Amino acid sequence: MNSGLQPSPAKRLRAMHGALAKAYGPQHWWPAETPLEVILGAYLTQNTAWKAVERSLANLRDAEALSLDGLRSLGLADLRNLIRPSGFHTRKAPAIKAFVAMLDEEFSGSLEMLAATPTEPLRRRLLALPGVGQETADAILLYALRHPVPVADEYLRRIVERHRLISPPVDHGRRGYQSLVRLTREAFGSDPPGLHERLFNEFHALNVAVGKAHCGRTARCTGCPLSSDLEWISGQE
DNA sequence: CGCCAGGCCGTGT
DNA sequence: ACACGGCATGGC
Repeated sequence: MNSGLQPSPAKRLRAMHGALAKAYGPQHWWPAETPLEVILGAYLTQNTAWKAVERSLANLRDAEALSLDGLRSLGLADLRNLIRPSGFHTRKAPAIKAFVAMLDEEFSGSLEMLAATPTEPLRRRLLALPGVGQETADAILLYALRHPVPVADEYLRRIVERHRLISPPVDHGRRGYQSLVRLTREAFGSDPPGLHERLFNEFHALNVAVGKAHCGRTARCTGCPLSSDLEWISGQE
């Protein structure tokens, strides 16, 4: 067993989550929103500040388009204009339309039926949609459809890399993403399975919180709640 | 003004 | 199976 004085990467990650939970408290991500709003948020927030997403969602609400029926009766050009504040509208608008079409054609227009699909086939179906990559698929699975799956993102990639939980570099590709997911699963492996959905929810939300504050593209680690973990690192490059 | 944001996709290697 | 650039807009 890792012959050393140092806890496993998974245990370190679990401890880091505890430290973040203590430092930042409950993040209550998407507590009161409907599953559809969560899904729209997942599309709109791709490489986009959440502030801008809120503006788009407000536009949709004002246009009575923040519902499945509202979206169905909305033309593509109108949808594009309403979500313009969050950017990439020429990609995101058709992608959202494609999601609704998939829901109507394969799940009788029912998010409940979609959610009732087993996790693995469901994840593959979401990934096959335009504009849905691994992170968006997992975010929809976890936050909208309530499946207990980890969500990895660029912040977690940087955190794991900079704390040397995985020997760098950690790829931006599919392989790197899955290695982050596996590490996260292992980190929470000793927690009761019934708590995983709630834990993965907080985990990703806390990673975003600490990432925004302390783990940007150019490191700004001073004052980071995770800085004590850095004592495990020998060669900081 | 420049950098970056809760990524994804097509192309080239 | 990556790395890279494009995609759009707005906050700071």
